[in-house]
Formats: sequence, structure tokens, C-alpha cells
Amino acid sequence: MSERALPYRPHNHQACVSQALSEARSICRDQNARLTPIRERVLELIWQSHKPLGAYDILGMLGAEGHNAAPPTVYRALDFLLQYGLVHRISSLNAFIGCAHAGEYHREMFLICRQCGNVLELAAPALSKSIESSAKTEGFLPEDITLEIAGLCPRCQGDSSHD
Amino acid sequence: MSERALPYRPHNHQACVSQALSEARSICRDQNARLTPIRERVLELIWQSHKPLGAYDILGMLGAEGHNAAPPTVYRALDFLLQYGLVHRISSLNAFIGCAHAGEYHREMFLICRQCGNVLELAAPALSKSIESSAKTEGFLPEDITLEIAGLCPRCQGDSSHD
DNA sequence: CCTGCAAATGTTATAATGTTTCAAAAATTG
DNA sequence: CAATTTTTGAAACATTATAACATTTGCAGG
Repeated sequence: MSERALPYRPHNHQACVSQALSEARSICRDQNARLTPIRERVLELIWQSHKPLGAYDILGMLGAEGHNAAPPTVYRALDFLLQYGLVHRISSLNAFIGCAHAGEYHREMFLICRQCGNVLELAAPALSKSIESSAKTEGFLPEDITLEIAGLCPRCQGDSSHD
Repeated sequence: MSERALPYRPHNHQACVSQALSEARSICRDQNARLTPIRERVLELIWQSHKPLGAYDILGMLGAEGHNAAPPTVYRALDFLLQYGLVHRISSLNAFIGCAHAGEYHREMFLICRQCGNVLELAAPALSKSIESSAKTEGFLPEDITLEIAGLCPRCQGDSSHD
């Protein structure tokens, strides 16, 4: 995959969203999954925000653009996107974020800035391996690993006001 | 600290609860924190279950024993217990569990069996260190680390019915 | 084409989880 | 014991998520 901008660094965000959508379309095509207009729109909204978005945030945005949806519509779209690895759910925030590594096998690991709210998805296969092996040492068979690290991102350290 | 039984192994559960309560009392005494009757009762209920308990489960149990509490009562007790490290919150379950290492500095890491629901708190300082250093490699300052590993515990592997 | 099935969406209601606010009671301090 | 702080009670409300059932859409086989 091509290099990807960090959320807390300036970058061409529209291009970043487009790329994510185009990858998503390709992933769905390959798996005969239907990326319907609603699903695609939800994915786009999530990517546009680049910060975790709650289901009801999405619901509000859809409402604002005239699509008066009910909660199940959004949750169903999110379930679909989760199922195909296009978004992740961040339990500690009850929110959703675009997957930066869609299509690649990986464990979910997030760096969540408590100041600016940005989230970086960490790709660290070696770390995943140590986590798995720690579990196995206890005789435990790990299936779903979620690591959520809250703290301060580079930009927010020693600095007190970023959105 | 003395050795502690694994939740999925037979053990004298009442003794295990008593020990946890007695440790909790001692920790609170040392810090001039008031382990009031409600707080202690909530902690006891959580330990007795030995599986993660939702706030409304606790509320129901209190109700069943005649203490007709409202949600804030439970959430306040939980906040207190969290603050003093006597319980942990498991985000992926919206539930709470007794801390097996109260009083010791540690990161929170859980092995959650999807079959029997038991949760083991993993103490693996070396793993904590690697997680921290992975975050720091990205320039991120880690504060709160939560690792939740869902899968199958030893007892539930190759076996299909445990509570 | 069109018919019938499966997948997706719409709609209403409701469940589950968590918080705000203000008042009363209990404990602690001086 | 009076003043203050902490804790608890109680009611209402906010947020997050799901259940249940009706309707529509897309698509495969006749």
C-alpha cells in the first residue's frame, strides 16, 4: 500500500478520503459485497471526519443532508463496514473510525489523543505477535485483540490547544 | 502478594472474595479513602461474580436484596472503586471486574473468554513495556493502556459447554 | 419479461447504558 | 456544636444500541 498521511499532520484530506473509498470499492468488488450508496456514504462521512465518529453523529449528518435515517440504518451500514474490515469500532469511545489498513491482515491497535481527539491506527506486527504469545503463555487462544492507548499525540504534547 | 487462583480453575471462591475485600479495606485505609457500605457491597458483588458485571446487573442485585438504588448510586460506587484501582472497566463488554492486582502499579490487560465469560487479568510487565515503547516510537505519550483479548480460555478449548 | 427469492432498507418502538441536577443526610473539621 | 465537605437519594434525562416487522430493491431462473 502507498504511504498514508498521519491524521495530525497536514495532508490533502480529500485525496486521502478518495483513496480510502476507492480501496473500499475494490475490496467489496473482490468479495462480491455490495457497497450500496448508504454504506458508501457512511464510510465517506467517517473518513471525512478523520476522528472517531459516533453512530448518532453519523445519523445527524445524514439527517442534515436530507436523508432522514433511523438508527438501524446507520448501525446496519456500520456492521457491514466492520464485517469487511473497512472501519473499526473503538470501544473506549463508542465510536467508529476508518481502517487505515483495509484489506491487510492486522490486529487493531489505536493511539487515541485525549486532547485533540485524533486517532492513529498503529501497525506493529511484532507487537501483535508479543500480545498473542502472552495470551498463549496462559493457555489462552486469542481471537480478537483490541488495544486502545489513550494519551497525547506528538502535536499536543507541550501545547495546549488543538482541535 | 500471595498467589491467586485462576477464575476458571476450582478454588475456594468465598476465601478469594474475602481476601480481595480485606486488601481493599487496607488500601483505602492507607489512602484515607472511605470504603462506605455501598461501595464495599458493590465491590463484593463484583468479586462474587468473578465474571464481568454490568452496572445494571449490580443495580438489580442491590434491588433484589432490598436496597432500592438508582443508577447514579452504582455508577458513583464504581467510579470510586475505579479511582482506587479496586476494579477495572472492560470497555468491550461495558462491564466491571475486580482488580486482581490492586495496589500494585500495572497496566490493564484482560483475557476474555467468549465461551464461558470468565476474564483473567494478565500481568505481563514486559508486554506493557513493549506496548509503551511502540507508542513512543510514534511520538505518542501513552497514559492509559487498555488491552482486551477475546478468545477461548484453556477450559473452553476443544470443549463446548461451560457456564 | 416477470416471477419469486434473498438481500437491503424503512419504520416504530424499545432496551441497555450512562449522566445531570438538585435535595437530603452523614461524616469530618474546627 | 456549628460549619463544611463528602456521600447518598431521587427524578429526570441523554446516549448508545437492538428488536420486530413491513417494504423495497436487486437479481436468478423460468
